[in-house]
Amino acid sequence: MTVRTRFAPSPTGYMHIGNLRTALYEYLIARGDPDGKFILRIEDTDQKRYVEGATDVIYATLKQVGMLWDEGPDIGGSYGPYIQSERKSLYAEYARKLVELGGAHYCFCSKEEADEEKDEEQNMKFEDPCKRLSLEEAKKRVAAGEPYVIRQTVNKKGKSKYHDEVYGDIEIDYDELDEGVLLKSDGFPTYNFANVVDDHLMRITHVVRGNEYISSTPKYNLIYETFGWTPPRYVHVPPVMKDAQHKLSKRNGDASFQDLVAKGYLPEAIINYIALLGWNPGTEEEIFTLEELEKTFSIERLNRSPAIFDIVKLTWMNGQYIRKLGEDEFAALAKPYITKSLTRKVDIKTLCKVLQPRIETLGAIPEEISFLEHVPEYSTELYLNKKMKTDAAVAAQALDYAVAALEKTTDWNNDVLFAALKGVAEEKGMKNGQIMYPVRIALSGRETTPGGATELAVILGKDETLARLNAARQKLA
RNA sequence: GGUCCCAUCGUCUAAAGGUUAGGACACCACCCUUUCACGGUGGGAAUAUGGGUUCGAAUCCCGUUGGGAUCACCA
Repeated sequence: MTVRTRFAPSPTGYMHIGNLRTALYEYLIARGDPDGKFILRIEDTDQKRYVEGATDVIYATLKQVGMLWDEGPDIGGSYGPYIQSERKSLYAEYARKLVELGGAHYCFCSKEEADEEKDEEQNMKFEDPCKRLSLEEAKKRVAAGEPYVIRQTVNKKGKSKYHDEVYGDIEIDYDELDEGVLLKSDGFPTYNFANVVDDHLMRITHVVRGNEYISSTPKYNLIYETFGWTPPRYVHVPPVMKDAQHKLSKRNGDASFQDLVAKGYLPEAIINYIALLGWNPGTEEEIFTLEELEKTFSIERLNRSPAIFDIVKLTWMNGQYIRKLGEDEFAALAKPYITKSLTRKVDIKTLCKVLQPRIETLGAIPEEISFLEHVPEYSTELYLNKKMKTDAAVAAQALDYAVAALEKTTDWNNDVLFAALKGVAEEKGMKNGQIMYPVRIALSGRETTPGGATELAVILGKDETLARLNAARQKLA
């Protein structure tokens, strides 16, 4: 049987990290089968939560990370429509069928009545009086136009058992199952019903979802059973956490996929990182492209315990991806961040060369290069450095020598400049650092900089370099 | 509260009865070096707890503790 998985988000806003990871696992399971299909289905049965444009975010995100789907609302497929609101009549039809089969019943209680009944005692389940209505009676009231919902009927006793691919065998007492609403009074199905009908109709073989569904899965199995359908394989995955107590969530203001991208994280790095949040390859490798994940992924190596999202490790991994980028690729990605904070014309190529090995996110670039625009206010104490054996006096000397040497230099590139300054040090009997260090401070006003003295000089160009050197010399006078 | 799930360094994890409990991030030190990084080398750091079973337990069983989930006309 060919593997068919589905990613079924509800269009309620942004793409969350946990969601994206679920999508990734669904995608990888499908790609593990040469004929496997990854299906995108939009679960918009709750009109109250519908957010305009949210489906576009879903499409854009999946495309951005390279998780292309084989069937979906935009590209169609043999099992459409792939948007639940367009399948509305289908659910009503199946719900009525389920009633006939005894797996559900009409209920005329208002939401308030049901709530009241339940809250009387903490531990009391909702005992639906409508369950005792005869089908004829119920149909009569429906025909009379009385508002109703269709509720699941759970008559079975004993234990419900099923196998989960991650958690193993799960046993839950039928008494624990609540008789939830399957079809709402507005005619839309709830998730509890729509997911079963759609997964069956769309021939889904593997369902990946959060482990909060573990205890409601028996309800779905009951529906499959009543219809005489075969349930899919269940792959419940543990949540992605913000800390030991809280899930990562939009409500907490936790970063979404697009937030991370906006901060300069690369989609490839994000995917790589979240794949490892709850799954491991069994080897000590941890850098994987999507294609490599497609080859390596296996359900068996999925984890059962929650994983805390660690932005620090993601940041490291992002740095690894940035370093792997080709020169031009990096320049293309970095350029917007450079020009955003810089009006001065600089040598972009050299700048990128010093930037690429030391930044971990593209978003760090503006701060990293802010001194290129203006030398910040700084204390002459900066010239004091024990290891370099420099202080303000040495620096004053060094800057004089450096200006003299650099003024004569016409071929403005790193090798030439480095040789020139090194030559000065030798000639004057000074250590390299005694020249380089003061020059670097004079050019940047900062203790640490991307690139050394001569690299900064190349980036700034001859005029600006000499101007800054002279200004610093003034400051030291 | 009932039910279900989970529990190895601070974090992500490996070890599917026999390992000096391994790796990665982070941290520290050293090396490299025109600063800082990158890179390299090394270091400290964990089996929640109490009982079993077994020649032998991180691993199997039971209890305890801690955490999470669920009990919506949300998904």
